[in-house]
Amino acid sequence: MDVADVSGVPPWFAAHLREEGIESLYPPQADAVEAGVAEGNSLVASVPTASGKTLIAQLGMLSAVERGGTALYIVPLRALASEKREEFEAFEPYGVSIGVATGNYEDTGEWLTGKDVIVATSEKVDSLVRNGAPWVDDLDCVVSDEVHLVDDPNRGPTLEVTLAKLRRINPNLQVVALSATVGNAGEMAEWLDAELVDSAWRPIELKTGVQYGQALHFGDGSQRELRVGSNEKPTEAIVRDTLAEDGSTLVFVNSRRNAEGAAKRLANTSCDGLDEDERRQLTDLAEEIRGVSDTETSEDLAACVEKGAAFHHAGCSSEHRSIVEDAFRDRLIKVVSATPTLAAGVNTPSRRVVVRDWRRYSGEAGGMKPLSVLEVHQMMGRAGRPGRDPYGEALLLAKSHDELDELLDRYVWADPEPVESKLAREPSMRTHLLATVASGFADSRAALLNFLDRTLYATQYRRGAGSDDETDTDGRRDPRDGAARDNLERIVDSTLEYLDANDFIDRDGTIGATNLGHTVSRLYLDPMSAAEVLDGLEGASTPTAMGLYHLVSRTPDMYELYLRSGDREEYTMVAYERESEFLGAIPSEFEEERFEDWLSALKTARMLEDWASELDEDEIAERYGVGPGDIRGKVDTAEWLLGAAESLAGELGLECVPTIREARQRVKHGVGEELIDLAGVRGVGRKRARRLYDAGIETRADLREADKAVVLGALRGRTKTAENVLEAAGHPDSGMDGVSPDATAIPGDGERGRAADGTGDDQSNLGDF
DNA sequence: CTTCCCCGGCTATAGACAGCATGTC
DNA sequence: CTATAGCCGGGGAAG
Repeated sequence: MDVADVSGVPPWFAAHLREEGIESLYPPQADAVEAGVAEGNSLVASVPTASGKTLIAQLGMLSAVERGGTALYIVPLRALASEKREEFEAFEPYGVSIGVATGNYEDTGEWLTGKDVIVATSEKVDSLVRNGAPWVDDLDCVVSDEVHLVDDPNRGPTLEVTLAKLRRINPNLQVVALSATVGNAGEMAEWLDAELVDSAWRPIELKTGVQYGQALHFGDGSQRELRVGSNEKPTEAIVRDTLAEDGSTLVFVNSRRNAEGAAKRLANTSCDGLDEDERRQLTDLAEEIRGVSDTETSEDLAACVEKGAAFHHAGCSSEHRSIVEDAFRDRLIKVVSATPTLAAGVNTPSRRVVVRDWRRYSGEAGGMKPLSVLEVHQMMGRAGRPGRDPYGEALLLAKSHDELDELLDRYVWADPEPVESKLAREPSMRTHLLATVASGFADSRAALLNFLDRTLYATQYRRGAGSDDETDTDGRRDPRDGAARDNLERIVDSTLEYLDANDFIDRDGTIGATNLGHTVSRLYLDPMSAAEVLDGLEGASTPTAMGLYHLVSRTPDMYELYLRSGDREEYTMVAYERESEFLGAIPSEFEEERFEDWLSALKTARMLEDWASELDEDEIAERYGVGPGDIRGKVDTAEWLLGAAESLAGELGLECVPTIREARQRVKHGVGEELIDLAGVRGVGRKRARRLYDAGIETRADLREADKAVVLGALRGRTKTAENVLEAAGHPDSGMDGVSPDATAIPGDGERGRAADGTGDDQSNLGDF
């Protein structure tokens, strides 16, 4: 089908696509048009990665815009939000305005009003619905990207409920759900009252297979030889082999340590074929990586990158990750070993993909658990760069003949599992029932159950226990589906009980949220977190920072640090030493599990305390065995939760509000109490604030009236920086012409860390990304 | 006596959204 | 219930 033959989309669209080199639609795209995406019909597109899903979404969104409507594009990750924004900004010259909403990224609800296309994470959309953002009532088209993630136990229910709410608010809403190939696309379509495009078609052929010994066994029955040297690991042989064809390799492994280890080893393979120019660029890149952070992780990554390899996992900072992603996409980096971060994240196609580990440790299962077919297919789907490679290759590795057969059966020839709603679980019910009541979607038990009827869970229980003929789509419940529905009702009842007991809802006659409940819902807190915080704050007039850090760290909204061997003893001691600081009782040591959790929270809290005591990033990383990305993540979450705690305390008129605020400021900037004022100045972070303070400039007011020579000295002679800082502080004359640094103000360089090397990056960049 | 290598035993284990109010080098 | 890589220390063989 030719792009010009699509009716409903703006007239410029076909020409625009042609400029991009797109003449005709891919088969699944043509199917989507047949199904009426461009005419406002809802659609579930279950197609492989890189087979043109985005264009299907654009057909829906732009035709909605053409009809004078607005569209919302829901993504699962912040990083994808910016990727999509960049893609859609290509439409701005044609008068289509784009807005983005994620937790950290610009834009208030108001600001988005009037945008034609809005990109947001599912949680942000949920939050905006809860807060009554005006444009939410006025949507014509919603795209849900990676909709198979409704299967995720933590975040899936949010997506499910959010889609249900949006459809309820906008009865004629067009839903375009983009999914990986899953086992039950039809069921998803049934849930969303949508047409279905279910296709395995790919623009680039994907050959999947298993390496065993000296051979690659492909799923189509073909074989190829792979020479594996005697001292060589299979992954190295594959990377070498791919490199010989000038291709890149993406290796998926099951732990961070393995990712780093593999990258280190593979660097010796990847550095072989580098030319002069590449070496130079890689050296620059390595320098850039070292500039991001001063940690061991950062140094290790830089060392790999110099040789054309890299690792990628959540312990890397977001800057590290995007540097690696970009350089890999530009084919400068030849091989990346990654944890699943890269499978679901931004687009990083590769000539070859190796799924090295197909089992992953799981605490709950008590051992190694095989990855799901869907997950492995998602990883393998990264193989083949559109427009670059004739085909992509994805390989699993077998160590025995039996394993070869097993892998072919289990993954290569297998269909992905069906996606299954995880809505009927306590933690998500807690959050979503409160939000549903608080934002007025339901005011009774019956209304809640009625609302939940719009979810995938309802579709599945309705069908699940029912007859197999799948014709029961008229909404009437099959009497035989009792078990699942009873289960749902039971969870709804116990959750309402919980919310009532904690004073978040009122059940006199109708069900409504209390003021407290409204606040909790608005703050986007798990009600259990709110209850924990309120409980801890009660009666604590002047809690210590540690007390507050621990309080928010033991909340279910904080992902705790892992206790390693030896930690148990160490933190048990800390617990007794600082007993008086903790808010609420310390669980008994005999309550194994609770005590363990409490200690993990203590470890997290102590990391936050170290951060807020200006301990260097590299020392924190070493002391807690984490990477810069983890530090950043914990600090971020703590800042959010302390903000929420502050709001809750304010709501109840508690006197500890200023104490919480101070703790939050300290975590936010990573500074001691005395630096909070200075660190609030734009351009001044934890490092500079300390230097200025040591030079005698202790407050923002001091800075405003400071001797320029002293400021320049404290900022180690960086003229431009000093000017910016003075200007931000409101100094009457920030010009540094002719000023020379005051020698007594120059900070002693006796501290640890790399010497100033002229890159000027002496701030721990917390404000980024 | 020192150095190197191999082996057994032990340890540790993926990811990442959100409030609010403005801005890092 | 399940695995595996990296690291450490001990012991044996080689130098």
